[in-house]
Amino acid sequence: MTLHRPLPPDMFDELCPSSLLPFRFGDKWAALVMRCLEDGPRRFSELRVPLARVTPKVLTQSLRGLERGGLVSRTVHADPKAGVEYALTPLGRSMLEPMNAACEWAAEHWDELLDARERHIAT
Amino acid sequence: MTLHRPLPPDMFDELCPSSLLPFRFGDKWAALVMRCLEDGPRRFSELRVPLARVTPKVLTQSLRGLERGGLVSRTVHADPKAGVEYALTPLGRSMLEPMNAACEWAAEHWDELLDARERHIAT
DNA sequence: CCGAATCCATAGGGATACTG
DNA sequence: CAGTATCCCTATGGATTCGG
Repeated sequence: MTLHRPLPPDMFDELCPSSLLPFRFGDKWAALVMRCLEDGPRRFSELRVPLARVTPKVLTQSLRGLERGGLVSRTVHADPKAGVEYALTPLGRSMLEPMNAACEWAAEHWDELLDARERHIAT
Repeated sequence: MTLHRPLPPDMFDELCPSSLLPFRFGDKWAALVMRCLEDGPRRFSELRVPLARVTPKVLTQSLRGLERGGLVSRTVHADPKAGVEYALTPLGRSMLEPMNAACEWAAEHWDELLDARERHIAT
């Protein structure tokens, strides 16, 4: 079998770590975190508000992962009062575009997605 | 903090199972499977060729997951010769669009992604 | 305020071998 | 051909507690 266009370098290749795959943006919360940073830099405690369901440890994990991936930057301010600021990098910001497209797709088909799931639970 | 547009119904809500999130398309191999079905229905053994790294058990798992999600259909033909065919549902097909957009994004920024990762390993 | 350290539970993926 | 059946094992997420 052949695919029209090759995937990134080669998604079928072992070398492609699945964590870099465009549709597996990091961990469980990564996408949500990204969206919370959409409007500008945020401090840790600010992120904890909308992400109340995420424990600090897990949130840190997620942020570290995004940092490693070059999608988020972490800056410790000299003034301790300023805290630590997380922000999207240009790369991270560029990722919002396809991500939001995916979001909109999901929003449009939300009921179909839920239907399909319910139906299979019933069966 | 507020987001301009609400996410799907409400991504921050507990009710939103993360498996339905647009950027976490099912399991590790789901996206690859979808792309393999892009050009038309395929049988199990046909899928195993490009997905040679995936064991049959895991491939089955992935297909079942996609089926539950309403993205892929599974049809057992009366004639045993025809085998079992997997195909994208209209819903599944509609998902290829945002997914491919994400793919293209990844392809464009592939080196940046790798760079960021390497840099952090070095450190 | 921003995490780190520890411990735990589970699920997901994988290897291997076997069946209708 | 199209899966099952086991068994294992690590990674991830989560609760809780502690530190700079």
